[in-house]
Amino acid sequence: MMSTIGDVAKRAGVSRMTVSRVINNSSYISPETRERVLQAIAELGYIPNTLARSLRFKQTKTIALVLADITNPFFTTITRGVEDTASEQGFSVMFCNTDESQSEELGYLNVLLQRQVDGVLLVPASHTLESISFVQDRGTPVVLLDRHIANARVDSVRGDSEQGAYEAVCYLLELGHRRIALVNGPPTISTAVDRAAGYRRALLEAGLGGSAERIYYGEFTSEGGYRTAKRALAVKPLPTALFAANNFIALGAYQAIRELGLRVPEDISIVAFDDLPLTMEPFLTVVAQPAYEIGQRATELLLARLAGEGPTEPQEIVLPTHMIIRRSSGPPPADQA
Amino acid sequence: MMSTIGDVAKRAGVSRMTVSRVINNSSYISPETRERVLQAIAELGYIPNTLARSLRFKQTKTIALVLADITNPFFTTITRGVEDTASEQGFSVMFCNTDESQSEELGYLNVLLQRQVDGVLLVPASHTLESISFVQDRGTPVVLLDRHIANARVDSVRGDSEQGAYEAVCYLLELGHRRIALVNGPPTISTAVDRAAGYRRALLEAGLGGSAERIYYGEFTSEGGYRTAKRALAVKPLPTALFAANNFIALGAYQAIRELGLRVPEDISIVAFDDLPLTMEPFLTVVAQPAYEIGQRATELLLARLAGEGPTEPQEIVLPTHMIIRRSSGPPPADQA
DNA sequence: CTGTTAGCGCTTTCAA
DNA sequence: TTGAAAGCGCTAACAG
Repeated sequence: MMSTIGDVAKRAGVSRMTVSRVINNSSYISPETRERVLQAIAELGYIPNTLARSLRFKQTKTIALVLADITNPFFTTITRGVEDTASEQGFSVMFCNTDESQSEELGYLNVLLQRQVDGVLLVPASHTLESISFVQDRGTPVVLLDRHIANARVDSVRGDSEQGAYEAVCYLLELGHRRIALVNGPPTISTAVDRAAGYRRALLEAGLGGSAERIYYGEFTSEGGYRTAKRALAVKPLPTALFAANNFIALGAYQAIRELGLRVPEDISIVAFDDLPLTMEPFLTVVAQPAYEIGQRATELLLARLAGEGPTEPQEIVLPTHMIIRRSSGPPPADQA
Repeated sequence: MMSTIGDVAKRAGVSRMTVSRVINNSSYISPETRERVLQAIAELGYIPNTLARSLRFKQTKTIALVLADITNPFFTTITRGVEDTASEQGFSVMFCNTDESQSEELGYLNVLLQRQVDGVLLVPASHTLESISFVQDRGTPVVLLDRHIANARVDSVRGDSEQGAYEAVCYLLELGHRRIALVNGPPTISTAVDRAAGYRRALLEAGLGGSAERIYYGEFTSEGGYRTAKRALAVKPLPTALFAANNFIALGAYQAIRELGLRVPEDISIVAFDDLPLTMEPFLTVVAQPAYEIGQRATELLLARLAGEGPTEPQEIVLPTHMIIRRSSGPPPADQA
């Protein structure tokens, strides 16, 4: 089926090297010879085996994208940014879903290194150094996406969670809210930590001390958001606004609110991190991150590393977020303000 | 950095073959020798290079997923089904976005074959045989997803577009609609053709002749849906219902409707193919396809082919759809029934 | 301008 | 139980 360079050489009556040179334009070849080789290639439908090439060059022109769940539109969009950028430069992308499991993550990284990927884009499932070291120790460059890890000497690209959260909470404060609950992800993930920090800063600046803090940690999933919001909504007096630490949490939190018979935004406002695109009547007020650009920039950085370019020091790229105010937020109920 | 089997052999004081045998458990090795080898592997952090292995076995344990746009939640979910199924069986997945361009598609397939992927999952951008033949002629199995191609000897897995469309239109007819416009994708894609066929069958069964047909072809995108819906809405008397041939078209169509100052569903109903998940208040009535399962079944079929299992004849798997009735549809305006 | 040799990392013979 | 030789498909380096 798949013919080799030897088949082409035989058919064209030349050596394999000559065929190689024609394919790669790596040296002058007489027009007639080249013609015969091209002819043979066409007749056989020959396609070079880049595996063999990779074995020599120790370069597979393949990168890996390891993330939590490609089903989350935030990651989907990142993924698209990654693939577009990579393919522009002749790189292919392999992807894996860890579902936030560190052991899944390590398993995948192991397979990916066996496959000799040139570099890894990683949305780390935990704040430990283990996964990163595993890859870096074997000489493969890593760029972290969305999340960063303290003390790791590693490139990273993410949205500004702290500032984004700060702005969202300031917005709610300006609307008159004073009881704002943060329905958060797990404290082991930097985005959750950073968003909590931004939330805290906004409260403090507004003169609301630590006693006003209502932070609930949970999972970055819809089910997690539902459960965590339930906890937040079990405290009296009720919060007048929920700040959901990501889009999936917002989905679950909304459900929890509706089950209590409360209306959004009349009884309670919701603001979330990450957009929820693709809806007919956009409803959720969000802190949108430049997801596509995060994927793009991270890939550019990784490919630059592979090319030996860029500064030696690890880069930390933090992109600005922007708020989109929609109908899920408004002033608190009159009797609560 | 990356140590080789030779490094391990040297460190353990054995031959490379012995190391190979330890790694693959392919023959008896004395306990002491095995122990020393394992020790050396651990000390070096050795990871086998599967590229070299692939070169011999002509098996990369990698499959490719070539689709239109991973950003569409329908494809995202398929993608997730593919990856879960593939990784369960030790396969990795490469993915590529064609944006419905046949030339992009061919370019990607070429790269993928060069990379020696074992099989290809393809959402074909066109109804021609070119792409499929290109891959099959080189001995690489292909499974079509979502779309099928006439006269192609190839496996395929998809949702039942004809029946799904039939049911959606029957539902609208039962509500009392008589002027139903199909805002379709391009006539070169089987899903658009099949959905038109189901639409037609429902109208005919209801005793509405060909004169009742309002089929508008366009693109499977939001912008395309917008433009095509504009055309559908330029015809008087106005349709009382739009049947959008996919979720993105529905998004654009909805915008077109709102721009005319019409309300959904009071003035005009919308029903669409493919769900639009991840919304707080689901609104759109849809014909939902089992996207995850399409990815799963297609991958299972492909991997079975790779294992030399299954019937010789090409399989055509058609999965049932199911309607989800929500708020975007209702009876036609009283004066129009 | 073209061919020969050697080797990338691994494993399948065949020997010892 | 272990090792040596050969080769998967390709190309750099060195002839000629």
